[in-house]
Amino acid sequence: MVTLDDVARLAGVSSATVSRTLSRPQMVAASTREAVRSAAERLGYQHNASARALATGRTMLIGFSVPSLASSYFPPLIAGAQNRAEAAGYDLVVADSRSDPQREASQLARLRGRVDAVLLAGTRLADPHLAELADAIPVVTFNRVVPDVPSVAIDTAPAFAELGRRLREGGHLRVAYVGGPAGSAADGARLSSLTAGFGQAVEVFGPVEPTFGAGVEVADLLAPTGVTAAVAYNGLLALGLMHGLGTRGRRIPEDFTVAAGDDLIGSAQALSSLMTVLQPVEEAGRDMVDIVLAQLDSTAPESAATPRRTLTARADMSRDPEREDPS
Amino acid sequence: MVTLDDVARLAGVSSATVSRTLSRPQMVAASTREAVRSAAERLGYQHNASARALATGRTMLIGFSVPSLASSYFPPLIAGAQNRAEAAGYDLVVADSRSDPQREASQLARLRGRVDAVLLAGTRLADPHLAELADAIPVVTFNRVVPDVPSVAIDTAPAFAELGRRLREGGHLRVAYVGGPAGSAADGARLSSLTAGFGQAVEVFGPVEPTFGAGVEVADLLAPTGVTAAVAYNGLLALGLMHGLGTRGRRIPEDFTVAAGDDLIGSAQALSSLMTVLQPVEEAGRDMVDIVLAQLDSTAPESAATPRRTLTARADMSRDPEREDPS
DNA sequence: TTGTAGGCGTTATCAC
DNA sequence: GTGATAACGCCTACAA
Repeated sequence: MVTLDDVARLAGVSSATVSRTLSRPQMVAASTREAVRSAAERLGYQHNASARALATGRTMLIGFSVPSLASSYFPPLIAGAQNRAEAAGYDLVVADSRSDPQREASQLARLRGRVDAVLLAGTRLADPHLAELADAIPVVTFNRVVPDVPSVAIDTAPAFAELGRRLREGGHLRVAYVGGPAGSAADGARLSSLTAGFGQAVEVFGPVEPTFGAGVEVADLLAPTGVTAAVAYNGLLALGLMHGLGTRGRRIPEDFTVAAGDDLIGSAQALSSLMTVLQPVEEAGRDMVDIVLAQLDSTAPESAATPRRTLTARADMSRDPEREDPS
Repeated sequence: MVTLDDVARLAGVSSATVSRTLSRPQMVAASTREAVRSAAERLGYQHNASARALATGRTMLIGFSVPSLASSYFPPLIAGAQNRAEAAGYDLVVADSRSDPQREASQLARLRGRVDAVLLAGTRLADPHLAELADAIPVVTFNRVVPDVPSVAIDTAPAFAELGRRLREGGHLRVAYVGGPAGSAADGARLSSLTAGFGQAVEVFGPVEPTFGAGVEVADLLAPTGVTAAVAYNGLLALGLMHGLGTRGRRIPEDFTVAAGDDLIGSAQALSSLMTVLQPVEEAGRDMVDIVLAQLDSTAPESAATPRRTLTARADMSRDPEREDPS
């Protein structure tokens, strides 16, 4: 391994000068700067992150805990975060808890001593534990509000309400909601916004797993009921619904209106026949990083100096499907 | 921050003893072990990863570079790797190159000084650069073979060949292949295996983006041609095909047979009407980590001592759809 | 079994 | 503008 000292020796300067040249070039004479740089180049010098971290107290690492990497929801969130983190010189350490609170806790314990900040999505941590973690290290949560912990949320309420309104205006009298995974907080919120917008009770199917297959199954239950529109928790479910309804002879959107709660598999752009709630997931990931960076870079005496930020992004509706009148 | 010394002072021993207690407990008397442990507990001691890394030369970090986190293909690969890495005490640093060779190169340069090993999927790195990287740090590639660099691959050839054979046996005379992204090596291989299995030329549509929407569009091109079966590069495309064909009045699988090149969105379990190539992606991720771990943990004088391993997993066919005779 | 002491590669605080 | 030098927190011979 090539060290600062090796470069220093070759360049005929001290290691302190090399260090300065590499981190704050303007503090160094132009001539020596060049000498040092070419020496570093020749030796193929790579700085040692651990040593730097030990000396500065900064690992330049941000941890991101998610309940699943298999779901299509979290990868874009991670992508957004990674993108922004990289721009700021940070790298992202991902931990997939596979929805196991036990595992999540131990992953976070490990992360604490390893990273400068932690991003939490879909956490199962109890409020007090979360607050405790946030006390030890900067934390930002996603779609989860805990006192004194900054968070980023995507507010789907307006979009689901609008969805309800449009269905009502489209003349639909009976509308179904196909719910997401059991125990999902987002699920309940979406349903109540939809109901509020629709102006009357919505018929609920589920909870079910938010998969294509589940959508196909639910279609069989739905078809005979007389509802003329269905709002699915997410895009895969909606696609499954469409498929299932299609095999039962219903044409979308002529005979039946389908809407999706997210656009993660690109269903929105693809299908003018599908109404879709657009969630700015990647942007949310970026925002999460922005918030921790603000906390991290704050030179102020920390504590109350840096106001804990909380951001809420707004989900929007895609354009109408070509026809959305009920049959 | 609580350090070893703090714990040592409270426990009335030296920091060396604390260090030993925490890393190799059996080297320490039971009584002192307990004393140290309770002291560490009381203080809430968390070891500092940077300091440990500097002292041991091990960061306990593995880098994983992927071209995209948005695609549904790589997250499961990462999940498998993360899972295995965690079990071995390692954490995973992810880098999304967004298919930009430039960005990938700079990410890898950063990673080099930060992690103990690098996993590469869908890399755009030229062979020589890749070899150079592998020379500096343990590297494992996915679906990419470079001399002297260990790799993991999923061999889809047998499955696609079998697919071709089954279609032939099912009586299909004209079969379509809907190709994946332009320039994909996997794409060409799949087509030729399919063709070989089918025993005669397959009609190619594409290349197209492997999305649901693209599948819908291709369905319009496909429907009038007289082919009775279509094999899609991946699951989303296949779903799009089914949808598009469905809206044009074709029933699957009664009127038309559709097959998918992967099962990443759970299409296989969901749809008995869809033939699906099952790819052990998560297992591949695990294998990649296993290989680097073997290289890392090898106490032998490295170089030729640890044989560079290469694994090839085999993709398999899902069960037949309920009916696969052509109409 | 335990303590002492040196070193891991960088940064940062001083003088010069 | 540059060079010693002391941390940073931990690990690990080596000695006791």
